[in-house]
Amino acid sequence: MNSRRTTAPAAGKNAAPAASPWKASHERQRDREVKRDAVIRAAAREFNRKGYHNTSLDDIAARLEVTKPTVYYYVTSKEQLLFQCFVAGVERIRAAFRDVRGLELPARERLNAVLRRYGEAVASEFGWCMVRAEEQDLSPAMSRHIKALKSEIDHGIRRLIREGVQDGSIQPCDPKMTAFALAGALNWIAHWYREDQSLSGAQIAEAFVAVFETGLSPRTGALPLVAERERPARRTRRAAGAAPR
Amino acid sequence: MNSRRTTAPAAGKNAAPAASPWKASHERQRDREVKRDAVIRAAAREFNRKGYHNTSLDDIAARLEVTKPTVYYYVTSKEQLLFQCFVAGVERIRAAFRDVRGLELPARERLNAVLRRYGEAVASEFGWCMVRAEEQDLSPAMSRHIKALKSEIDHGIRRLIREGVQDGSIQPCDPKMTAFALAGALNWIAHWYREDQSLSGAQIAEAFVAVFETGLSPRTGALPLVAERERPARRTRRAAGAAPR
DNA sequence: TAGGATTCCTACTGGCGAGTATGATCGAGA
DNA sequence: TCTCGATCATACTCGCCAGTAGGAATCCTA
Repeated sequence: MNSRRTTAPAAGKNAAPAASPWKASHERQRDREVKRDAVIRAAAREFNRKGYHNTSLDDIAARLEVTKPTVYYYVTSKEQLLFQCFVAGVERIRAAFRDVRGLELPARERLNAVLRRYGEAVASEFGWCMVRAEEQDLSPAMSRHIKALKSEIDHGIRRLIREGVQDGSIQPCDPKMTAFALAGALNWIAHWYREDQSLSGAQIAEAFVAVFETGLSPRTGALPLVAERERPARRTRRAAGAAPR
Repeated sequence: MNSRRTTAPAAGKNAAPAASPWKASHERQRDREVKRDAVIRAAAREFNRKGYHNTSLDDIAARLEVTKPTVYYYVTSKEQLLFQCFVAGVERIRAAFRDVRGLELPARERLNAVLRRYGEAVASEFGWCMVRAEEQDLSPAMSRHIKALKSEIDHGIRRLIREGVQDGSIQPCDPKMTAFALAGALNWIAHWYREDQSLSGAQIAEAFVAVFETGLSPRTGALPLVAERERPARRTRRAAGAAPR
């Protein structure tokens, strides 16, 4: 079946001779990281499909067409695998915070930008692992680490809300509860997105931000652009782009 | 340790002779149901603490100070236990829908009443099981059943949103996405409520409904009553008709 | 007090799956 | 050609846990 990797040997990438005896070592290193990433992504997909506890490392290995010890060659344990998936997802959100930091915009717009990226991250292949990495399934050390990362994000959202209330771009509200509501709605995307991929992650995030912004009770002020008085104009139920996997 | 139940023998409970031979049988029946409920509640608490997969039936039995076969005397399997916990939680939400049905109120108020009850249910001891009962962990039959119940609730929310848009009490919006956002925010309560019980379930639900109603962007219209710059001011108005369980 | 039903326990089975011991294979350098 | 490190497979161990077999105690009815 799998007769070793049939990598095209020495693809033309090194124009320079690169006489360094470490070169091969370097390429090996890179190769290893590529494979390690593949392991983590495969794990994320399997966890996403069947859940952490219902996925065995044999499953993940089979998905990669290797055997279990091979997987253990790249990671030390199953829980580390879950942890890495979590980190991969959460890192995108942290990046979103970094990107808006220092931007000269009202806090609400910065918050919206973060929420959009947040929603996209949750709808990504790592979303499930990100929102479902349970402290109960992990060692105390990793559990603490995950909690810290989650808390960082939570407080980042709260801070943006507070700033928005101060600069007047956000309705006065309780930052803590509001942050919980926003994050909860976005996190939950991971639960239904697998079954209903009629929208892209970005589209969902956009729709959610619109809901958050407007609220349920009718706006009395003039809202010329959002105000389709009709029903939502059955916009392309079952929109395109849903890669049917 | 536990030398059988030391029931005071023949406590004076039957003043009337109650000659019916079925009486004892009835009491047995009731007794059994009480115990079965206790098993389900104990399971819910354990699942809540440690997760479904990290909880063994020995754990649940120990919590009840009995042994595993005793638990199996009241339920047929672990997954049935999870299923029952799910049903117990979701039943409260269905009751909320029944209670507001036919009420002469704007749809937004009916929706708010449902959302409040929804939030309380998620913050209850069954909340965790309700939102985390994974199809992946259950047999196809139970999985279908759970999906149907979830779908019923989802469509109930969508319907109220549509009605609200029609009667003008709710801002025009996409019912599907809005319902996802609302349900997601409320479902997520189960994830953080265990660690932060500084508010009651009702208070949380109230705060969330306030967030949903108002939205993030500042209201331009005159809103003299909500504009308290401080926190959302615990108004426990407890919508009408809500039979408090 | 027998006899049946109910309730619960002790002591097991069987399987699944995380993790490992051991060694085969391959590429590269000496 | 020999060695050495990197990579990966075969074939295990070992513990946990869902579920069960069989029986004992207790209560109800007759």
